[in-house]
Amino acid sequence: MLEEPKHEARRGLPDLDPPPGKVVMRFAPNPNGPPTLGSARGLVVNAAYVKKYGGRLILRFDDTDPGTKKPLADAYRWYLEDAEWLGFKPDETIYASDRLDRYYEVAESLLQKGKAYYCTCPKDWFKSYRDAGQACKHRDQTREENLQGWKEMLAGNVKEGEGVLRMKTDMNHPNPAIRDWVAFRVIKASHPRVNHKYPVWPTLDFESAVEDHLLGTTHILRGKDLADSEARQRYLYEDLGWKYPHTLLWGKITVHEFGKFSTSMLRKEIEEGKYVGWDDPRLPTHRALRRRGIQPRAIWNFMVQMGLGENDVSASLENLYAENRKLVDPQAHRYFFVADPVPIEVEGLKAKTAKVPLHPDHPETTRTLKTNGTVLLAREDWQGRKPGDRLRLKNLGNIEIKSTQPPRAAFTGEALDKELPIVHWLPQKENLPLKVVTPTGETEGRGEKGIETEVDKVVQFERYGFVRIDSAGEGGVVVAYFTHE
RNA sequence: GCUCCGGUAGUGUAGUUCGGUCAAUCAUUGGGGACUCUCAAUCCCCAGACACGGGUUCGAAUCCCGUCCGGAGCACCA
Repeated sequence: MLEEPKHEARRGLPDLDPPPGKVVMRFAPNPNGPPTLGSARGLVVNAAYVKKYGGRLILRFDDTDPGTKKPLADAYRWYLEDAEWLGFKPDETIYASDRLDRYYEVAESLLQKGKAYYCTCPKDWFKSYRDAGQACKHRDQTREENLQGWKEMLAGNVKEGEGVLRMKTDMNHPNPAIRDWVAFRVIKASHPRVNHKYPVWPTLDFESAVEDHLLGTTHILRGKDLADSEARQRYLYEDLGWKYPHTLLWGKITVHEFGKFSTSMLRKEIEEGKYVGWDDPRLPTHRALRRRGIQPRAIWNFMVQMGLGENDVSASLENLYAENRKLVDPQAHRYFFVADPVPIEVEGLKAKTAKVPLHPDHPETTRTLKTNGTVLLAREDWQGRKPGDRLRLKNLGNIEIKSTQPPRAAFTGEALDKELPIVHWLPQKENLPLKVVTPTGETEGRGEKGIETEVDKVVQFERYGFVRIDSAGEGGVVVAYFTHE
């Protein structure tokens, strides 16, 4: 008799409720810096739902503030590339900065309906009205006055900070964040895509609200920090008779190893030269992770595992590494890398050829190592040994240490003795200079010949860890980026 | 201060909608063992959690109240 499993644990992401037919979802970053692990969540979760239910997937650049959140020309491309890398294949890519005219139209119809107004209150002043739940004098202006102000804004006659278009919501709303929020403001800074063409830009709440409707978005996935947006935007939807999409929120994600970071902070530090670039292995950017040999599928699995909770999560990269190891271990070729090598003269070790499997699961495919009398051992493996100690040189034979001062040993035979500690090694003659770059520094050493053919592949340095071979050639040095153990 | 969220093992989760089948799932991590010419992988075993207090109930992780803790918003940022 078969035992029924007691619990059927749900796998992956929760079902959408109510169960939709086809969905339309979007990921909407502001390209003001490189995509990071944080963006990956949005990319993956949206893509995963569209994959599950079918429908349309949209990548939308919410690049509506050339002032304080100035978009970075390169970042558009980075998002496009990284989205695809992660498996987010957009059916459509939208640039908010291309669509200002549409937003202006909506603004105008709101103005016509008396649902928005032109306000010239200084922002501190307005804040005190808002906190007190009172309307400022502009709220009751006539339609003509509002339209006139709006026209002045568009004509470029209003200075930054001297006039905005406000949504008319409810000055007594219990949540002050909802009261008469700003829909458009004057920003004269140049925009990387449209330069100085537009003096008036919508706020995220406005732009995003309009786009979600225009694009037919069925489900919005957003961070908890944008939780109030729905309440704000619903006023606009009601004014225009639109139907608000379903929303799902997720909490803040912090990764232990990276701590708190923001795109703008990263961007600043990269520009300051604190990091070598946006793919510096210390950074939480996709490009850095990719360079380190993290597979996109590992990030995908990591994010799906995390689910969609509204509680804040503090994840460990260990979990990402575990996912990546599952992907990489079955196919990564094995090589010997000797960090900080010590040459050991081995008496009685004639010219020998060791055949070593490229992968333990496929012993038929081998690489070869040719020895002369001297082998290289990692300092870590050599240190602390005494004369008389015996070691197994993996896939080659056994040695007995004769002296540590001049490092010397004697070859004692090929027969495998399982009692001996196994170490990896390299022939002194045939090897390559090699450098491993890790998030905490660089390790120099020598690597097996053949590694130079694995550029861009993830390999495992036996008893050391997985690395991605970054480059080979220039200066004869092979550069590897450490992935994880 | 005001308005919202949320708190299940070290970490991430399942279960909470419709209380019992939960002496609480899965993964990761840690410990032990097997296997292995890698400190990888694989296999087996073990460890570890319902924030706290009260209430409702025959019965509460699940419902109610309170407390504590954490987070977010209250920008002419996204």
